[in-house]
Amino acid sequence: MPELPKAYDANLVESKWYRHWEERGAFSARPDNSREPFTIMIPPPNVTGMLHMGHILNNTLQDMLVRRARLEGKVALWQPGTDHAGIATQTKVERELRKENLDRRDLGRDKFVEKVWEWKEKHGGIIFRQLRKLGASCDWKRATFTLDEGYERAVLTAFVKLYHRGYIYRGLRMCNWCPVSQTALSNEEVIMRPQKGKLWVIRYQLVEPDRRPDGSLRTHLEISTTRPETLMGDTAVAVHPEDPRYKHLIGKEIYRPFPRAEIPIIGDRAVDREFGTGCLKVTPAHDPLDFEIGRRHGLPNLDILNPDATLNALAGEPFLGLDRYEARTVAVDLLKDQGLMVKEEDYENNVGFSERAEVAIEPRLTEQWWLRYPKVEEAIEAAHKGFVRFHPKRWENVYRHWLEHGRKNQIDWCLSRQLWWGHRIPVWYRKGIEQSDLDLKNPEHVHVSVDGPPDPQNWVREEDVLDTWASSWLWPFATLGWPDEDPRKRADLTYFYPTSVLVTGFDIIFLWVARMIMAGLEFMGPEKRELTGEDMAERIPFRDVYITGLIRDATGRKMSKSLGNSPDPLRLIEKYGADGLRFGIVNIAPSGQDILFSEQRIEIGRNFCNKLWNACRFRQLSGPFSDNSSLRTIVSRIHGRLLDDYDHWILTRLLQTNRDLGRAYENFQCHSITRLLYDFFWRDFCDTYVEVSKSKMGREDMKESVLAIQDLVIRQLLLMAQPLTPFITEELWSRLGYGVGDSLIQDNAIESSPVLEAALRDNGVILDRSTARQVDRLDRLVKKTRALKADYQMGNNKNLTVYYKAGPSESERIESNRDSLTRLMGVAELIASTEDMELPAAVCDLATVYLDLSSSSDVASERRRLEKELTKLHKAILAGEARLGNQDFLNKAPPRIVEGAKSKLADAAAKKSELEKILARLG
RNA sequence: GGGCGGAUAGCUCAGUUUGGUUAGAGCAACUGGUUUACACCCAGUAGGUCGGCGGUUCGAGUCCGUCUCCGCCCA
Repeated sequence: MPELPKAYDANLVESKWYRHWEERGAFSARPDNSREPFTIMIPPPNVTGMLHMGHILNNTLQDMLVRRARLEGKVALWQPGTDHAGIATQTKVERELRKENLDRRDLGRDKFVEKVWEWKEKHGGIIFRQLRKLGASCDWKRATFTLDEGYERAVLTAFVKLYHRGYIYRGLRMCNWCPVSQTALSNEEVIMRPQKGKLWVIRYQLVEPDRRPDGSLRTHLEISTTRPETLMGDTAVAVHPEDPRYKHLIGKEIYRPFPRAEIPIIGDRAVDREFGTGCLKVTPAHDPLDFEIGRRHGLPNLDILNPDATLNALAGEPFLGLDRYEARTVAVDLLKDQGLMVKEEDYENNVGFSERAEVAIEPRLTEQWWLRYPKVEEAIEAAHKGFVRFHPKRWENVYRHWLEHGRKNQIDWCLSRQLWWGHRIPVWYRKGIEQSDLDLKNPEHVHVSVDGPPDPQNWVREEDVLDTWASSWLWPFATLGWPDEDPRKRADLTYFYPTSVLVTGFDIIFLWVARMIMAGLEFMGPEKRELTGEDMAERIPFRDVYITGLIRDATGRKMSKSLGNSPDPLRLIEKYGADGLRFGIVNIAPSGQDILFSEQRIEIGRNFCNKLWNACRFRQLSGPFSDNSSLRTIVSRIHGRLLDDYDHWILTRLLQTNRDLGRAYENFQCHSITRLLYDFFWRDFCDTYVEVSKSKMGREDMKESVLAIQDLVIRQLLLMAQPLTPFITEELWSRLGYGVGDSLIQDNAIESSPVLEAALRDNGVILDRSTARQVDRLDRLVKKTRALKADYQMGNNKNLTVYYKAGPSESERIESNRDSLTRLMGVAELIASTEDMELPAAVCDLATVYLDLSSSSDVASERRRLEKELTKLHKAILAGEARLGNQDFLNKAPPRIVEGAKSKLADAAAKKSELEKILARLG
């Protein structure tokens, strides 16, 4: 076997193995009823998207879970795919067209869609290549695109079913209109941002002046507004029906300033009396609240805006053709000219923005297709009863609140988008019928089906497409072949559904997670109005939802292209290795909280890999490998009777870590996974056990056992670390001979701790945990001695002699570990002494150690050092005495704790008197 | 206005479920270092009234109440 190079070269190893895995079909998942399935659906990235840091975190976690499942012997499917990202992709292609001075309308629908497909073929799938670099073990042959033929069928089928089940309707409603993309958006795609604006108070003239109680005349009403540019669309002024200032005016008329017209004064409870002057101008076509008021009072909807948010003819001169913000300035000036402006003050309010186009959305009255969400109650219950579990659990509240709020306020989902790139809504209108005369309930007028009407020449298909989320909410089952009845496809769905875990960010709990749950409950079984618990358990799309935080830069800002604070993941992979980046990112990811990213913080991952590499390299240099091909062959080389305390200790720690790691996976405590691995591997194995091995390997009788224990520990370590760092572990697994033939690490089942312990026991190695516990005491002795040396600037001197004074059983313990101790302490000799010695000393529970310095020591500094120690001890003794002197403590605290306190106090007291003796001698 | 988080070493975070040693880690700092792997390393040092106040308890970073500040979500 060629010697391992001195430093680990991740790039070399990683590309080699990924190719090998793919050639072997290592990630393909086939139903096997004798084994448990484990399924993860990737949150589909945009088809033309690029890998960013969020993907790195998210996909590393998914890969970890999937690879761990493989090691646990499950049939693991990680389903990859992309979504068509309607607005984003269409916008990109339109931008390209604009460079050629073309508009999509110039091309026409079919030609344009063709262009987008070309774009998709060219730029799509880059992210798949990037994910491979990260090591993602997706079953690539199953990669799905939301516009694939089969998937499209699923989307249309869902629409048709929901339509016939009465959840979908078309209606003239207030929608969120993006003036740039010129399409409707759902509420979830609108982000509210506080904006610094103005609040204007303006005067509308009453048609008949009003006499106040004091006899004076009121000629105008004062109205507060943040949007004077919409006043041309006003069709009423509203006051609260119980507002004593205004209620007698209800039913009277008032003048809209321009275009000047008489409009009614109405009373409506929706008016907030406290806000501004308590008079509200009502613009039903341009404000959701006003629309509701208008509907209640039968007001006309006066739409003064064009789709691009410029003003139309109904706004009148001088507004025609102006942009909405220009119109605002003009309106304000005009009001001032007419003496109708009372005041103008700074005001901050929340304004909705389109998240894609970075532009303020416009509430706009349009015909859209809407969905009343199905199975809302059940979706709440499914989480409440634990059929779907959120991790961390608190995200369940966020999910529940959204569902409850939506239900209470009857918020429906606007499904239609005025785009060409997407799933065209499967609705046909009979030719020759005016839109206004359409009766949507009449099948003679409207046809809704997946395949369209049998006589297409008599129908016109709906122009709009569906919201992209209206395709991705079917992801967990549409990717598995739903609604295809083909038995082979059904087999996948039956076997892999419900999926196991969903890993995603909290920012799409509403957009995606909640909707997938509702979709699963609605579609994954026969149509049913009410579901039992059993139904829910079968229908939910995933059992666990692991919510990750958002990655921010080191100063807490969101990562964005415009800030340029987002590192290029591929460069990071090149620099730290995919394994290093994976380890690093998981290590800094607290559960469900935002993550402050800096390169420095992920160095630990690269370091971990290099250390792992070198630990294996050291093993290789220490002696030839025997048969490492199975747990049994390794264990058979360990001779139980030759094991010392450190051997028992490292094996005990291995079992403990293995068990804790399993628990961490079960409980989705992802960051404790790196901590457990790091602590065990670096601190326990490398810092202590490998060091100890160096001396033990000099003894021929022990050498075989020590090497075998190293082989055993490394083998288990590779299995434990493999889900997190798949490349380096695969390389080392193969190099150290753990695999048989060309088998992969994933072909082995990771042994549980009881299995490991049984294997050891069967070979005569009975782990003595009490012996292992003694290593903690030895460790304290080692630390004290090292510190003592360092205090005398001898930290790096290995030729010193150290004496120790200890009781009989302690001496025995020390003697039996003498070689290990001298190695760890970094001293030449460790000699027992029955006498107190006139040398620099340190006291700990196992022994007092003395440092043999040829030069005389500095009495003053020795005194300072010991006194510092004494002060600490004194404090501990006072605390201990106070505790044990408290009758209540003795009576009420559990005996275990009391005993612990007693022995601790005794310990401290012994140390103290020893120190005092030494100090007295110093004079 | 409603809801959810967070505040622990200079920085980033564990530890809080189930109260019990002298509260930990990584990074940064400082001292010293080519030893049978690893300077992407080793040894050591320093650094904390666990946000404030009050309560429960023999005992509180941990449980309860309250306040302050920061962040996010929904109106």
